[in-house]
Amino acid sequence: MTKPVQTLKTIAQKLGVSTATISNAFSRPDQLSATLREKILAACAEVGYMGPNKAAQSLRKGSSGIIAVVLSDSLEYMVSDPVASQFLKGVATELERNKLNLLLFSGSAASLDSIADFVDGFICYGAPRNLALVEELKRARKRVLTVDFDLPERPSVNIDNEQAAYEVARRVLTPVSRATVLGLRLIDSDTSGPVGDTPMWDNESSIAHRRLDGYLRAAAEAGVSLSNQQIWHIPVSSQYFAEAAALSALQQQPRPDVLLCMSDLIALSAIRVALAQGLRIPQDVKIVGFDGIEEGVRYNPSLTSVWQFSDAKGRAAVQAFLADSDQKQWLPYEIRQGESC
Amino acid sequence: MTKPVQTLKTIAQKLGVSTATISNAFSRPDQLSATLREKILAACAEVGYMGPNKAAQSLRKGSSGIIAVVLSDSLEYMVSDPVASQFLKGVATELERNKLNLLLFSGSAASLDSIADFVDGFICYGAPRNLALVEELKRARKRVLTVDFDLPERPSVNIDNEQAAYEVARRVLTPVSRATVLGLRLIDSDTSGPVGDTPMWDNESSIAHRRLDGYLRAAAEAGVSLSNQQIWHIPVSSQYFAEAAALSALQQQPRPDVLLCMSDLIALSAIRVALAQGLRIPQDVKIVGFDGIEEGVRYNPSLTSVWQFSDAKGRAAVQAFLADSDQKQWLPYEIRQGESC
DNA sequence: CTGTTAGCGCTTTCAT
DNA sequence: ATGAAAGCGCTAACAG
Repeated sequence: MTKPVQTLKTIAQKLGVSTATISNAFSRPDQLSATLREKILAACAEVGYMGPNKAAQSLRKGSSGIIAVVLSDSLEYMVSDPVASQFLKGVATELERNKLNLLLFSGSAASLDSIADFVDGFICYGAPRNLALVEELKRARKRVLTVDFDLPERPSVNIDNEQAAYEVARRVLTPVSRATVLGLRLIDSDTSGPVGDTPMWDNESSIAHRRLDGYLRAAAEAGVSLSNQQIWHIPVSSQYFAEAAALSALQQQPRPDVLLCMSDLIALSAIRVALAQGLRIPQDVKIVGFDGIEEGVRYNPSLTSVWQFSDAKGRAAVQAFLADSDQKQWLPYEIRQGESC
Repeated sequence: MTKPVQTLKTIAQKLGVSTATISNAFSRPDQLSATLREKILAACAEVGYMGPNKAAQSLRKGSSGIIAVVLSDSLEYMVSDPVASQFLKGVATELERNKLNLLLFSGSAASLDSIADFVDGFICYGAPRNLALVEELKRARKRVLTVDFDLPERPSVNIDNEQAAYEVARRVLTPVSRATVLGLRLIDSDTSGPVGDTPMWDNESSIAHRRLDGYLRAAAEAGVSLSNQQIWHIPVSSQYFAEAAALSALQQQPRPDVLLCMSDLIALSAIRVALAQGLRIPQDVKIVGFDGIEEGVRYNPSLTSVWQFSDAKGRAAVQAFLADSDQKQWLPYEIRQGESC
C-alpha cells in the first residue's frame, strides 16, 4: 500500500533519461524541449513525485528558502507581546509574498548551531537575551539583519528611540512636573523598584537606555529634575511587575503627576493602577506610553504614545534583508495624542 | 581575513585521522577513546569548526530536529489571536525542552512542498484554511499530529467541543430563554448575519459545527427553540465582524437574552456592544464565551466560558507528537463561571 | 578503537 | 538538447 519513495534517479530510470534532465525539467525549463518537459512533468505527477527533495537541494545549492527570525526572548514570552506579534505579522506577510519560510528561534536558546545550516540568514528582533548568540551572530557566515539594535558591519532597521522618547516627554513635561519613569530592564535585578544607586546595565545597545536618554534630555530641557530615585526598573514586561511598579511609584510622596512609560503595556497597567487609586487621568496624573498598540487606542482613557508601526517595521526588515545593501535604516514614528495626557 | 570553511574532511586531514573519527567525536562518543575525542574537540574549537553541518546531517540521517507547526490560517492572522498564542507558547516551551526547533507554517500556503523535506513532522493546529494542505497531510510520509480536528489514521489532540458547548449552554438556558448563537465560519459567506437558509459548511470537521451541535442539544433539552434565524455567522475572528454581528443580533425583536458565543473574543465584543446599548449584564442579556483567555477574566463583567488550557494543549500536542502512539487524545476542559451570566 | 567505502538526493560543469 | 560524472558534507556498515 505504501508507495515507494521516488527520487530523481528512479524517475530518470523509469523514463529512460538522465537525472540531469529530470532536474532541469523542474528547475531550468530552458535546458530542454517543451515537449520533453511536459512529458516528464506529467509522468512525475502520475507517480506522485513532488519534485526534487528540498533538503538535498539545499545541501547542494547552499540555500533553503528558510529565514530564521531570532527573537530577543523565549518564544513563549514573545507570542503574548502585542508589539512583537505585530512585527512578526509584518515579517510573515512579507516572507510569504517572497515564498520564503519562517523559522522562529528563541533568543534564550543556547546556540544558533542547531539551525544555522538550515537557514539562509537571520533577522534578529531585539538583542537576544542570551548574549552568546550575539557573538555567534557577529561571526555568522550568513546574512544577518538586526532590528532594534545594531551589530558591527551588519544592516539594521531601527527607529530613533532617543529622539522619539525626547519628543513625547517634551510634550508633557512642564517646569513644575513631578515625573517618574517606568522603565524596562534598566538594571540587573529581578524585582521592580527605583534604579537608585544600582549601576545601569548594558548601556550602549539597549533600546530602554536610548529611551531613557530621551526622557532625560527632555527633562533637562524642561527644567525638571529626574534622579535615579524617580527612574523605576521593571525586570520583565508582564502585567504583574508593571502594576507593582506603577503602584509603588504612585505611592511616592509627593505623588508624581507624570508617568513616562517605556512601553504601552506598562502604560496601560499604570492607567489601571492610577484609576484604581481613585486618581483622575490626566488631571491628577498624565501617562505616556511607547510602541503603539491597538489596545491603547481602545482604552479608556486612550493612550498618548510613540507609534512605531511594528507591522510595517516587520515588512521593512524583510525587504532590507532581501536587498543586498548593508545600510542601517531608520524608520519613521509618530507621536499619537490620546486622552491620557 | 575571512576564515576558510571547515568541513569534517578538512579537519580530518589536518589531524591526520579519518572523517569517521571526527564524526564519531561529535555524535558517538563511545566509538573512540576519551583522550582522542578531547584532542579532536579541542582542535575543532581552535579552528572554529562548529560541528557537523546540520543540513548534510539531515540529508544523511533523514531527520533535522525541526518540527513544522501548521496553522489553520495565515501567520499574520494567528499571531494576534490570544488562544493561538497560548497554544504556540505551550508548543514552543515543550519543543525547546526537547531541543527541537519550530517552523511556523501558514495554513493558507499553497503547498507543504517547500518545507516538507526539511522537517521531521507536522503539528497542525486546526484544519488548514487551504484544504489542499489537508490532502497533502493525509498522504505525508512523515509524522502528523492534528489538534482541534482529525485526519484518518493520525494521532490527534482535542477537547470534546460538542459536550463542552452543551454543558455551558445547559447552565444558562431556561425554558423561557431567547437565545442567539454568535458562530464562527458556519457558512460560506464573507459577511456576518443569520445563517438562515444558507447550507452549512464543512459540517464534519469544523469545531464550530461541533460547538453548534452542543448548543442545539442543550437548547432542545431546555425546550428552547433555536432556528437558523437565531444562529449568526461571523466570517473571520475579528473585532469588527464580531461587533457588527453582536449589534444586529441584539437589535432583533424580541431582543435575545442569551448570547452563546463561539469564542471569548466574540463574547468580549458582544459584552462591549451590549454595554454600549445600555443593556445590563447579566440581567438583560447573558453572555457566554468559549476558549478561556486571560482578558475574559479581567473583563468587567468577567466572562463565563469553557476553559481549554491552550498552553497545556500545546505541550500535550508536542508530547503526543514525540510519543509513538497514534491515539486520538481527549483533553479536559472546565466551565468557568463569570459575571456575564 | 579506527579507517574505508558507499551512498543520502540533488545540481552543475563539461562533453557529446 | 541531452547525458556522464563529480561532488555538496555527512553517517553507517563493515573491515581491520
